[in-house]
Amino acid sequence: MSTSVLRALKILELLSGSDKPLPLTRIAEQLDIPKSTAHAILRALASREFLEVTEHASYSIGLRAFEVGAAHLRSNNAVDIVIPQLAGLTKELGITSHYAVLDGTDAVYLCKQDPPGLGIKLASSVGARLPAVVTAVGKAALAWLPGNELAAHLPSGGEVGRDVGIMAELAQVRERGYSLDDGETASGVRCIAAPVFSPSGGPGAIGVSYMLGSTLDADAVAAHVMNSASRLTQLLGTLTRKATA
Amino acid sequence: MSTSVLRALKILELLSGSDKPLPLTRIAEQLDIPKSTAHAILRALASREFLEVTEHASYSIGLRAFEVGAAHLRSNNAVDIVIPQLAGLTKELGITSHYAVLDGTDAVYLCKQDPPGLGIKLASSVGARLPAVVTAVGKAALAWLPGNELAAHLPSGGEVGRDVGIMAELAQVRERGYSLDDGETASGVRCIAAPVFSPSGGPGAIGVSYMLGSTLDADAVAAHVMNSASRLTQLLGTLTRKATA
DNA sequence: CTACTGTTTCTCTCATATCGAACAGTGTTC
DNA sequence: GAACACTGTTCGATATGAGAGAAACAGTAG
Repeated sequence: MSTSVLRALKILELLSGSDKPLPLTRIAEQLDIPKSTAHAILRALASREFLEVTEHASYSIGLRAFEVGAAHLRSNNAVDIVIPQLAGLTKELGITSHYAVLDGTDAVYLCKQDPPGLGIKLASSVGARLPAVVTAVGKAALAWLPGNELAAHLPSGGEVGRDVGIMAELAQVRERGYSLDDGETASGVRCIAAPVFSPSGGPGAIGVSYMLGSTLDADAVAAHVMNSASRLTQLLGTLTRKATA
Repeated sequence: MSTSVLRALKILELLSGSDKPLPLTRIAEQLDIPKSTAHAILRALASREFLEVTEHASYSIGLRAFEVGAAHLRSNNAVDIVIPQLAGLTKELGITSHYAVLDGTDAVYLCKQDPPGLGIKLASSVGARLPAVVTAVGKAALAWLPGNELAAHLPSGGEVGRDVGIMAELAQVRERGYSLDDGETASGVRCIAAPVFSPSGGPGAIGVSYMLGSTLDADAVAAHVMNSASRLTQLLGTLTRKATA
């Protein structure tokens, strides 16, 4: 059913995961699509500017795809509330903050706020997808999930062996109120996150990142993050109460 | 050729332009697609999370579409250079700055920087598409286009009558080095923009926005913007020189 | 309860997208 | 400089997916 549409989407996903533009042949072999079929789909995608054709007939994600994707943030009414909160966190602490939601076993970063000081910004993490269990925001979102939903968001799918360590860590996160990531994702950078409960959207979390060896006190930072997260949950609650009223 | 793929893309475009989620019937009639076919395509899009299904079986842009769209910024190496420059502008002037590129007759906003002070952020303009001739960034990008390319980026497509006023304004923009928008797009807000020339990417511009009636002097602001824009052009030049070397 | 709007699922027919193979550019290698 | 390997493109025959209508189903309003 609807194979060509699914193939077009797979092409978009493949190209979004690749940091370099890919030529037709590479795309066709990666996805097991005959070259001629891939060619037709690529032409359709490029004609609508969902793909861009680079100098050497390679394809990368186009402007229209960006435009369409940006509409997701607009439709997600939560983000409008989240951004000011992140800005507040970043201003108070002087470090980068971000907001992510859970999608299957991954955490997807929706938005972030950088401190004004930094000369060179890191590669923008917005739109990044990482396994939830290796990120602070992911663990924060996982920790407060009801037990019956949790399995669906763990990579092992409920296997006992691998999950034991994770379950223990999530229990610890629940106990102290925030999650920690000491260089698991990017070595040398610590992330601290706390959960955000949105009645309408899925489970999510906000977090901050800073270099290990900074003078910042982890407990103090965590207090700020937890404070912001709980206020955010509160705001999101009133938001939906208005929408449903 | 490839109708179902094109239809899927049109559905995405339609939903990205709508601020509310749309039900199947509305989508089908808007795009002249038989309901049963639309249903199949929507299922395919939703199964890959390019669309989200809301409470009342309505569809809106999904998380995966956002993720894919964000990849466009990552592939656009210009943005990494632009963001710090915008941050500098916003810090110096204390007002919102943004970067947009020309796409056909429209200007599409790629990124922006908000000043830290503002309590409530305006609806994020990132991903917005506006007619180039009614925006400061659009006019700045248009003004320095070679004559033979300009027609393709004007809505009237080269008709003399309507273009006369625009051509005069673009000449004025070229003369003083920056473009101005006094409430044309949003009443009460002035935008000032200057062109950015990227050897690899298309024509673009950076600009700033602030409320009319502010104490800021337009000439002083324009000087900052033009300064940033020319430095940006310089940086982008060295960037591609490295890439091709 | 009934009428109505909208969604979902069938079915069947016919158009059409898919596929493999052959063609045509481009740069590389010996 | 010629043959080669690598691309992207084109072109028909076939199978697959799209089109159209009807009908079952759910929710809402009269």
